[in-house]
Parts: sequence; C-alpha cells; structure tokens
Amino acid sequence: MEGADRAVVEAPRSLRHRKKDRTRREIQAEALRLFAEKGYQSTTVEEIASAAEVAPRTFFRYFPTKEEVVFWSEYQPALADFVDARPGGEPAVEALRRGLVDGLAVFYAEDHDRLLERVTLAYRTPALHPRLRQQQAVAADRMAEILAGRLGVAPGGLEVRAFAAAMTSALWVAVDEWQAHDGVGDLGALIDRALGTVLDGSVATAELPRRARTATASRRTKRSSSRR
Amino acid sequence: MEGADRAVVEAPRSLRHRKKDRTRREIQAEALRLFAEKGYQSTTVEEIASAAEVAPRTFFRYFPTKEEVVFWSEYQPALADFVDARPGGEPAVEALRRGLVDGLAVFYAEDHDRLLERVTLAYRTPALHPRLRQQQAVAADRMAEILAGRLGVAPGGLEVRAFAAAMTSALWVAVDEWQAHDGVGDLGALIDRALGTVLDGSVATAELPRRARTATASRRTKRSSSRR
Amino acid sequence: MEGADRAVVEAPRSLRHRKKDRTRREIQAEALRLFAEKGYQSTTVEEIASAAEVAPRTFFRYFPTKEEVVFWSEYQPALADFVDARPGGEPAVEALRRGLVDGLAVFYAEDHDRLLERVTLAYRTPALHPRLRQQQAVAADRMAEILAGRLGVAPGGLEVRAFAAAMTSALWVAVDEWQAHDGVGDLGALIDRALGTVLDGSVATAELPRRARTATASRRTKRSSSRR
Amino acid sequence: MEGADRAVVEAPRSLRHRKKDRTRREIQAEALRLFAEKGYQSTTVEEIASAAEVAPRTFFRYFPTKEEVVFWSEYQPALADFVDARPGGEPAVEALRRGLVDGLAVFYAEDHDRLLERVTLAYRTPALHPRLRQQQAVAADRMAEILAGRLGVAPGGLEVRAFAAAMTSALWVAVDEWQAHDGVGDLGALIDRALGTVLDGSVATAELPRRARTATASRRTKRSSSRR
DNA sequence: ACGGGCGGGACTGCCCGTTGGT
DNA sequence: ACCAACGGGCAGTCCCGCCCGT
Repeated sequence: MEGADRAVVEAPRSLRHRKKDRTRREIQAEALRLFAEKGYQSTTVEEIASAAEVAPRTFFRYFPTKEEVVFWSEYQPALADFVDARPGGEPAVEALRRGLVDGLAVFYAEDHDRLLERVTLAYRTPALHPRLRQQQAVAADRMAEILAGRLGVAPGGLEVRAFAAAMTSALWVAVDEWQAHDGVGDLGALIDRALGTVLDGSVATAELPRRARTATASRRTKRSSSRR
Repeated sequence: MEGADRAVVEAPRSLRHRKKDRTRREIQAEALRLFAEKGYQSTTVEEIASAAEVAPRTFFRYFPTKEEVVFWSEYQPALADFVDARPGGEPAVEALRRGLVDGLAVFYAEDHDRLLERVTLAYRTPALHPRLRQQQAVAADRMAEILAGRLGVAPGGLEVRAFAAAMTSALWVAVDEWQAHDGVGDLGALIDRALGTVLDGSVATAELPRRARTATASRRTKRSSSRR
Repeated sequence: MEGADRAVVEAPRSLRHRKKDRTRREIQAEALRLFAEKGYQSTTVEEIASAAEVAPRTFFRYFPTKEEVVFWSEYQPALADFVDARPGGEPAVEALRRGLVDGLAVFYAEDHDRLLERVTLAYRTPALHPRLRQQQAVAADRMAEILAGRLGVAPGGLEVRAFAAAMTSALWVAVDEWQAHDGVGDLGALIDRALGTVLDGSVATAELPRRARTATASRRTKRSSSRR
Repeated sequence: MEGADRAVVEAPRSLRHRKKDRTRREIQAEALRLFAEKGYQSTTVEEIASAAEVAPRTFFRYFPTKEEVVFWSEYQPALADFVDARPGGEPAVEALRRGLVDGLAVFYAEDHDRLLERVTLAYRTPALHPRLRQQQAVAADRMAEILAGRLGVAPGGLEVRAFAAAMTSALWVAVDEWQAHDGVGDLGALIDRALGTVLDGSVATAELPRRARTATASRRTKRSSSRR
C-alpha cells in the first residue's frame, strides 16, 4: 500500500511548482510536435521557444540542453527502483528480471503514445544517441548499487559493476528491438529473452559451425559508420 | 595466424597519405599537450590549430570533431578483429575471451604511455564520455557480427546482440577499473574477472543475505547526481 | 582637525541599516573567497548567491553589479575628503600631498589584509580594470572640486581639471606600484615620489641623451599587446 | 622621407585584406548611423548586423565587442607615435607637447566629421566610458615607453610612469573640453593650456584665499553619480 | 522591501558550406 | 586544382533588468 503511494501520489506541490511544471510540459509538447514535423536537428531552440511563447533564455531555464526536452518525463520511472522494490527472498537475477517487468506495467499504463514517441525519436536520431547512452550508463550504475545492496557487497566492486552493466546493456537491446518494431510486440517477453540469453550460457558455449569462418570475413567490408 | 597479421600489417600507404598522417599526428600531439595543460574543455580548437600551425578550418579537415583528436590512433586496433582471428574450433565465449587478450598484447606493445594518456583523458573528462560510449556501442555491434558469423546465425538477432552487448559492457568496466588505477595492474586479469562474473552466473544466482534488504532501502535517500 | 573627525565618525546607523550591512558583508566575504579560489571571471553571481544563501536576485539588491562586490567597503574612505580636511593655510599642492598621506593612515589601520586583497584583485583582474579606472575618474573629479574650492575658482575650469586629473593619475601609479609588490614597502613614500616627479619638473625638462633616439626607434617593433 | 612613408603609404594589401577592410568600414558606418538615430545602448548588435547585411556572428569576427565599433579607426592615429617622431634635441616635455600638436594636424585632416562623431559619442555615452578610459591607459603606457626611451631609463620606473600618466590625463581633459564644445575651438590651444598648467606649477603653489573653505563644504552635497 | 520568475542582450565555441587566391 | 580563409548558423552561458506576489 505505501509502495503504491511512493510511486504515484506526490505531495500536492505549491501553486508555484505546478505552474512551472505546466510550462515545462507546454514546452516539451511544442518541441515534440516540431521534432515530428521537421526533425530534431533542423528544429532550433528559438523555434521551440517561440512556439511555446517563451523567451529562448527561458527554454534553457527549464531544460539545460536541447536534448533534455526529449528525455524529460514528469514521472521519472527509474526502472532500477522497481528492482529495488522486489522482496528480499528472490535471488538477485530473479529480482532483476521481475522488477523490470513490474516497471513496464507502469510504462504501459501512463501515456503510452507520448512515451513511445519519445523513445523512438531518441533511438532513431543519431544526434540523441550520446544522451541515450548516458541514460543507460546511469541505469547501470544504479543497478550496481542495488545489486550490491541485495548481495551485501561494496557497490564499486568490479564483479558487481560488470554484471550490472552486462544486464543493463542486454536490457536496452530489448528496448531497441521493441521500438524498432514501433512498439508492437510484448516488451516484457523481449526483455526475458535478452536477459535469458546472457544468463543461461546458450550463446556462450556454442561452437562454431564449419563454414562460418569465411562468412564472417566477407561481411567485414559493408560496415557503415552510424555517426552524426 | 595470418588472420592476426592481416589486422596489423597495413599496405604501405601512398606518400600522400603518409604526409597527411604526419600532420595528423602533429595536431594530435599539440592537442594532447594542451589538454594536459589546461583541460579538454577550456582548450579551444583555435588554440590547437594555432599551436600546430594550421588554420582552424584545417583542423576539421583532419579530425571531424574536437573529440576525435582524442580518440584517433594511427594503428586502430579494433579489438573485435582479434576475436575474429581466433581459430574456429573454440567455443564462442572462449574465442571472445582469448581474442581480447591477444589484442591487449598489441595495445601494450605500441606506445603504451600515449595510449594510457588518451584513455585516462577520455574516462576522466565528462565531455568525452558520450564519444567514449559510442566507441563501446560500435564495438558491441562489431562483436555481434562476429559472434553471429561464428555461430552461423543472423547478426541482427536479439539473442546475439544482447549477448554481445553484455560482454562488451563488462569488458569496458574492466578497462575503466584499469585506468582508474592509472594503468597499474594486469588488464588481462581484470577482463577475465569481468567476463567471468557474467558467464558463470555467480552473481546472478546469489541470494540476498538476511540483513541486506533494509540496508538497501536506507541507502536510497543519499543518492547523489553524478552528472556533469 | 574636527574636519578629519567628520570624515571618520559616522552617525550610528539605524538597526535596519546595520542588518543590511551585515548581509552585505556576508555576501562580500563569500564572493571574495570564491574569487580567490577560482578567479573572478569564472565565478558566477549565482554561485556567490548560493554560497551566501540568498537568492540571485537579492545579490543585485545589495550590489548593483558583480564588480561592485569587489569595490565596496563599509567605511568608504574617499581619499579626496582627507585633502579637503587640510587647514586652509597650506598651498594647494601641499594640502594635496599631505591629505593623501593622512588618508593612508586610516587605510593602514582598518583591516589591512582585506583591503590589500581587494586592491590586488582589482589590479590583477583585467575584467575589473574598467571599474577601477572609473574609481580614479571619480576621484579626479572630486579632487578638482576641492582644489577649485581652495583656490576660489570655478570647478569646471580646464586648468583645475587638468591639474587634478594629472595628480590623481600619478597617485594611482603609486598605488599600482605598491600592490605590484604585494603591499610591502611604504605607500606614502611611493606617493611622494610620484607626485614629486610631476611637480618639480625633473622629468619634464630633462634632455635626451645622445644615443637614446635610435634605441627608441628600434624598440618600436617589439610592442606586445597587453590587452585582455 | 621614409618618415612620411611609414605613416601613410601602406603596402598595397592583398585583395582579400582590402575586402575585409571594406566590410569593416561598412559595418562601422551602419553602426554609427544607428547609434546616432536611436542611441548606443538601444541599438542591438543584431540590428547593426542586419543593417550591414552580415550575420551577427560575423560582426563579432570584425569587432570583438560592440564598443570596439566606436573606437576602431582604419588609420590608427596613435598619438604617442608623433611624440616619438620629434627630433632628439628637444627636452622631453617639449617633444611631448609638440608631438601631440603634430598629431592633431593629421586628425583634423582626415575625415574630421567622422572623427568628431566618434569622439563625442564616446564621451557622451556613459556605457562607453570604461572603454574610453582604457584607451587613455594604453596611451599612458605607450607614452611612458617613449619617454623612457628618450631619457634612457627603464620604462617601468615609477617616476616615468607617473609623469607619463599625469601628462596623458591632462591631455584627455583637453580633449573632453574640446568635444564638450562640439569641436569648435582650437584643440591645440586647449592642449597647450592643459599641459602648461601642470608643468609650470601655477596651480600647484597657489594659496587658498580666505573665503574658499566654506564654499567647498557647501558644494559637497550636490554630487551626482555619473555611473551607468 | 524581498524573493522569484522571466526576459533580453552580449558574447563564445564548435562546426560547416562556399569562395577566392595561389 | 587545391586549400585556406571567410562567413554563417546554432547551442549555450552570463549579467542584469522588470514585474509579480508576499
């Protein structure tokens, strides 16, 4: 019961704060609209500001960078927290897997379309990838902390960090796959497959079939840079 | 074995290219000197250019961005290639682990100090983290290709990508740990530990000790932002 | 003699004013601390405000500009007033010279270190030079008024203004010299030498030694910009 | 003969340079026009840029600050150089006085109106005073160098610097007086009076008439801040 | 009066397309 | 024909003003 409270019911903010949040939402809405219309790169902050009827200077008061307007959400989901909320009896990996699925329920519930819009925009805009990866890095750090907590070890240890980073990376591959199919398909199942692959060494211990060597070599040439 | 050769011995470039590389090295040397003196952020491209006695515009002809001057190396080692060069008989995970260690031998051999300087600069400069993570993402993609090749499956599959991403992430944690200790310590051993942690599931299946639950909960409040 | 008193003993301000002055001192103290740590330019008003635990807006209520926080002093000495306080029998130039020395006694007495800190900061920070020179200009105007009063002529006259400006300029050169040596050495003596040089014409009427002409000409090329 | 060359005939610049100078003149012309129309402060750089048909960014390539557009002149007169050009036989003070008058001849000759416009704008716009005073400070430093050269002493000496600063200050009072009367009247004569006042201690040694004391005191209240 | 929100203008840094000179 | 310089564009930061509510 208090668990639900913690996640959803916020203290009724002061009127001042409410107004600020409204402005922030307003700016984000206009920005996303413009991004959809003419692309992220070719939309300038000045255009966003004037569409939202604020001064350019004000835009930067609400969002420290242009990227942030894509990544901000009024209910910061913090996937890792759902892992933290799992009961203590579960093995770490189980808590991790189930915690993420718990989180997704909220994801799906709240404003599904807006969320999908932001995620696809982030994944499909090269200029946003740096920021996207930072998000992942933060998530990995957070995950390491939580895991360390569950296991009773120091959070800075190589093993914990490595494991947390590996899990988080696999997770994001699942999200990538999900958005690549425009959000159709069950994200939970994708995550299960992604994490599972790592956990049961099915891929790891497989041997190389005879003919594969050459196939690999020929594929090397058609790499393309995905930068910028 | 000739596979490894292919990665290292380059066709002797045309004289033209050699001259360009010399200029590139020159610019990089001046840039790294200035970065060490006054920091990455507070060194402007203009300063680098004038120190290297080229026009600012010319700087960008040699390096597409300011970041690149840190990441460029005349012998791009491409860790993934060393994995590719492992004999076909090995299980995938073994090839991966040993391939990386092979690569490190080259790393250590070639201009160890300059390399360490660039790596530590990249890891300790927040402004360079985005580019650093992109490097990792590219490595993960490459790894997925190679693994897919060895296993005879399509490189875009969720499972392969997830596994490759996970391994790569763990790898970079090891590198981070290594540079955090200023390059003392055996990078190979660190990598072994990092990858091993993921592969043998020791962390994954561990259960939560009795007292840990509460410790975790109490730790939640004192989170500090590690951004910027 | 009571003239001197008038300049120093202030009516005991209302309690309101006292509180304001205390806040002002508080802000100034934090600002000077930050300036010493990270330089004037790279310290933002916002940082100062938050260090002094006031709103940024409030900073500007106490100090009209960021510069002012360096130049403000709770006992504004107003050098010129000390000249004004000299007895009427003295020749103008004598009053001027002695008045300044009188003022310095107070300077030295009151919080010598804080004063030196502010003065050296002002002199060594290019961004503060404009404000510093304005200070000098105001002092020159005030001096012209006082001289005009002593001589019974209009204060706007060319001659009086020129003379006052000349004296004031020479005075500040002495101060500059003093701070350049970190405040060691007798400021009074430096001022005597500076003013004396102007008054006795020793420099003015000296002739050019034989060889100097060419030396001058050759020196012209190696001028370096001292700006910024 | 080469003396004249040095001052007037420049090496015929490359076409590139000529074009740059033309653009610079163009920007300055538009800026001064706008300043005259609507005042310095209320003219934005953006307006100037668009009037001159360049990008705002380009404005700053030509003039590092908005102030500079007022102070720049294609033939930098460098008053001090004219002092330097006086024959070696003259006493220093005589060279100084005559050198300045020599310089004025050129001033008057070249585009008198434009010059007067810039000078009056600078003197009558409080926002430009800081920059104006910096100009004076640079002139004083230059003067100290030249005097030191003529006298065969080090240019950093207190006496030389003090004397040079004093002379320069007096000089600028004369210029101020001149512009205050809209440029009518003989600037040369004003300068003679200003410098003369300092050199023959007429003001310095005068005694205070009986009644002056009180006059001074009463005047003290009506001081007004000339800031901003 | 005091804090806060907001606006605005100067200025900088990175990066890129174009053009003109050698 | 190349290639450096010129000019442009956009994000972002800082100082400081105005107006609002308290």
